[in-house]
Amino acid sequence: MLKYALLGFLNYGPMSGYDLKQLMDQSTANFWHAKLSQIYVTLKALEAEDMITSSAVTQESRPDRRVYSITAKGKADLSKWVNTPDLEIAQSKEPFLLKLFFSAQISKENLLSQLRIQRDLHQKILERNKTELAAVIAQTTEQAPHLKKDALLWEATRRSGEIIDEAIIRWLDETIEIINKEF
Amino acid sequence: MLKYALLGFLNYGPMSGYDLKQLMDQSTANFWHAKLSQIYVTLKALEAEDMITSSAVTQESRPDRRVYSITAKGKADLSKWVNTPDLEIAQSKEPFLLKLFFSAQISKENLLSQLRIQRDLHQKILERNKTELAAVIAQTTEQAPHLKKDALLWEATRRSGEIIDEAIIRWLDETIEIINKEF
DNA sequence: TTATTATATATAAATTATTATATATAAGGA
DNA sequence: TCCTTATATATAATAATTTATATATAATAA
Repeated sequence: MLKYALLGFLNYGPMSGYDLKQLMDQSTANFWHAKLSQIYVTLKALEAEDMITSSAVTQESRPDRRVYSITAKGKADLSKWVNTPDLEIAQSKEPFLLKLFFSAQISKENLLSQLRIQRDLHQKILERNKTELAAVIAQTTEQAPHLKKDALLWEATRRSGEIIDEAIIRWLDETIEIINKEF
Repeated sequence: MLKYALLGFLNYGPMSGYDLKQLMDQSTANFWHAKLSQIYVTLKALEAEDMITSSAVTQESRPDRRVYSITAKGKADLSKWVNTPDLEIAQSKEPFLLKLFFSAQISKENLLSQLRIQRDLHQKILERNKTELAAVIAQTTEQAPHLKKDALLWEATRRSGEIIDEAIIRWLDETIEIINKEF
């Protein structure tokens, strides 16, 4: 699925592997992410499949860049992917819930401490979502009015993160209360 | 992290690779899962590390089973893991949100259709959570009163799924409305 | 001044995960 | 009766991901 993420971003305009990583980290990190090494490998594979092309760009005081552009074939593949509904929810992994599941043996104090740590971490994610991410979307909307529809969907994904993190925090508050009473 | 999932389950009692897969599918699938092939490979590695032991059990009318048991070393490792807080939220991947992010180019009809499909899928997951999973936890609690604390935590993880799926459905409803109005 | 981070590329090795394949008996459904 | 699923084990091949490593210049912070 990383190929579609890269095609999706390259559909906005040409950019380097390094650019793609930065952009991914600023926009989709909460629901899609990749390491640089994987990005470079996937870009190579996409080029081999003629989904993208690339050219080296000399830079004066920085290392040279390789800038990638999507091809018509790439656009077609991307279009096919976004038009095709997913008919199953992909299973995800939540390390904290797994740990919680097996935590009957730890002390009440430690358990409460870990729940509070999780709450703080989610609170921070929620703050960043509401400030930094919202600002990025607003700023991009301002600078690129032709991406109004895109911005609507970007905002929808940001909002998803907001609603889910708020739900997680509510759940953590509820769980802390139950553990305090009954554990 | 699969090793800890397996150690966690084996801490409840001896079981086979096949048993572990069944139990994982019935209890933690919403936040932790693994394929049989990975389970067998990881059991082998755990045995090599003396975290578990195993013995073959002949069966009359079924293939023989290999039953695994946790060792004292395995219990110590598990204990260390559950007692150690996670200080970062692991990044997850949500294929649907990635697709939504890049869906400005599809038709309003298709987009609404995909949002409704997602809603239906989450509704089904929520129903199963509230019925089948809740029943499994209730039944296990009945049969094993000594696992009362465990059941409290299992119920907390189930509740987490409930709260998050309800939040996702709310978000989908909100997003369908916004797309209807503004897309 | 030195260490760290940013800007850049990229591969290799290791780890985790999935799919495919293999073997084998029993039970259930069409 | 035959096909599929359940019950069982397990490995091989492939794919995805992470960590490590390498090279190199510029900017920033201590």
